[in-house]
Amino acid sequence: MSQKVFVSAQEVAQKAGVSRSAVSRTFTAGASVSPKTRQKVMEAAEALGYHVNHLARGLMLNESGIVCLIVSDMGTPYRSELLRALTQQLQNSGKIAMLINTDRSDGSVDLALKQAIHYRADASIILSGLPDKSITDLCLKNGQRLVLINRDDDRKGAFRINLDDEEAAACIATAFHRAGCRKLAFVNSQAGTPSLMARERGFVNAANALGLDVAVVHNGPTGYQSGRAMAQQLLTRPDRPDAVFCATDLLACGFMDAARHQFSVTIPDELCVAGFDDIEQASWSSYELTTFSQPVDEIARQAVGWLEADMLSSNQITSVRLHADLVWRNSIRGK
Amino acid sequence: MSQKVFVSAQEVAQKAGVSRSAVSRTFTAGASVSPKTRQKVMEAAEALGYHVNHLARGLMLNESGIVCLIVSDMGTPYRSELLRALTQQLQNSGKIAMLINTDRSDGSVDLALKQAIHYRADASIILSGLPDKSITDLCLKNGQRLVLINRDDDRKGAFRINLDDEEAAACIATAFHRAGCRKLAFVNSQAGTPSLMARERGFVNAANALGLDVAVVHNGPTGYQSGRAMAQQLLTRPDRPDAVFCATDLLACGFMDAARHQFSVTIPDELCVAGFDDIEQASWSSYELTTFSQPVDEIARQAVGWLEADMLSSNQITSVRLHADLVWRNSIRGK
DNA sequence: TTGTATGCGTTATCAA
DNA sequence: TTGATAACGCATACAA
Repeated sequence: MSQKVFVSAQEVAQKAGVSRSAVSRTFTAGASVSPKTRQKVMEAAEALGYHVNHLARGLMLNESGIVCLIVSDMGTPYRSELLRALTQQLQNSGKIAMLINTDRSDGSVDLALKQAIHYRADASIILSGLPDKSITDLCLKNGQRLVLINRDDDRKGAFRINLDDEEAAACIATAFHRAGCRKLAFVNSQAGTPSLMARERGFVNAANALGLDVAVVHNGPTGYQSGRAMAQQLLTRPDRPDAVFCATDLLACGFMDAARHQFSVTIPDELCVAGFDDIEQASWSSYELTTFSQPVDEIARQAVGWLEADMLSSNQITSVRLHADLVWRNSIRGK
Repeated sequence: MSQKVFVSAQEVAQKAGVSRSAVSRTFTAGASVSPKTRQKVMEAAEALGYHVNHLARGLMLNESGIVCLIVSDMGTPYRSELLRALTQQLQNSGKIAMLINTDRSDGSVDLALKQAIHYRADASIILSGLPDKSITDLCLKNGQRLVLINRDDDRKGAFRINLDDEEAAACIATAFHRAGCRKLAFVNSQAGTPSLMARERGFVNAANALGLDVAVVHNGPTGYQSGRAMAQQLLTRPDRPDAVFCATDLLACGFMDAARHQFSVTIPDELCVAGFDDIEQASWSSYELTTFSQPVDEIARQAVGWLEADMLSSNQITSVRLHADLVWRNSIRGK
């Protein structure tokens, strides 16, 4: 009984006593319809519960209005915030988001992109992982636009949005130095993504330039537990660090919790800590973490802005570099 | 140049030297194709980079494979976790998630459901808000299936997934009582959603049955800051509560932080606290919050399980009630 | 098993 | 401004 029986433009046309082209025109912006027919159509549509079939429209226009969001770890604070900003912006510009969850397994992102092709998405925005070149080429060949966020890879034809990770990281090194810290450490996961590695590079280089050594540790996935584990690793050493830069806030939260509750270290008096992302928890009074804010709304704006832009004029610009603001709180001495 | 030019089944057929129905059959499960033609088709498809157009297929089959996820506050820990579980389950069963972000504005959910109709989604899963009856009726009439999570409304024809909020809340009241607490409080937002109100009701009733009064406060949205604000409200009173049940973990985190850092209250010695949702932060050692876990994976399993079920047999079952497990940590004395 | 023909709900083109 | 007609890419009933 309640099998899918959507009402079609044909039926609306019949009820309104017009041709189905008239119905179509009524629902396409900027088409010429007389006010009288428009009203007749609208009334009939309303009565019948008619809604344009975007699947069929996409078939005709060669433009589905669908944008694929490809992401892993979407339950994570930073990722979910970015997702929120993106879907919001997409909706604002009349597009709709398709969400594809990837895991760390090989080819997971490639599979996701194939789904994007299946549904003839106008574009794909990749927040995690890096697809194989063959598949991105396929996307581009098919006219699907590609946005890479914090992927820092030189995929030809794709639009890349990155942060000034290295510069930001360098800035923290000097802040630690100014606070009188001399035994620095960098806490990173084993993910090895471009942006995480850039932060590591920037921090280590800047510290070295200041004549300071950095103990670098890598452990597990990019999460709270890994941060705890690395605190254990670093704080049981004879030469404890007096300043730690964590590659993300989640790592930093774990590190701080272990430092305080397991090693009774006071922050920032005995230990300075900094993070990256400015997730909500960083501002909670249990952490008051000094960190760098990812401009998620600006990232989203840039991404869908590029999608809206004309292919021809946008051919020029292929990447943008956004600034991560330092959010000074209370996990580093001085200021 | 790189306008959208996807390769069609027609072209594959040509290259493979077969009819285009042969191509179609090759890509539809359970169609009869000889191994020889199948291989010819596959090779041609591979060479040309052919991918079935799900838009067109959806048009034919009257089944798009699209499921709409309608949600607000998706940056929030509990919501993003639920979203993760749902998209994962959907992918596992060969469907794809469309994400629609709603805000608190009136008709926001209705608009989202209209989008779902536009794209001929097979189903919509509503995590936030409650749409107008007229629009849900429209969805159902069109054969679109509807799942309501924690909405506790008796929409005819929709599948409802709820928790035993009241029973859980009651359980906390007795735990407080057993811990020797006598001045109870309930901390809630002003959202007034069914599940939040059920927790309030269950807690107050159970407390009353134990001969205890409950100070109930409502403040702002369901977030960290509101929790802080209500701590200020309750802890400046002359008759401070010695036990607080917060309607969600986010509220609880805010409450605990303010209690500790602003009022120097020790938890659980001077004040017992409980929450609801078991977000990741609840397990962090800054909180060690005793709370109820939302079985997000089970919720997701139930939701897409119902979507996969046969219309006829599933007609019977219209709702399911899941149990929220108590996760005992360290914010309530004793045990 | 294979190919032919038809229809799904649109929009664009064109003639009126 | 309007209506008829031709695509769009696909799946299927039917005949071979």
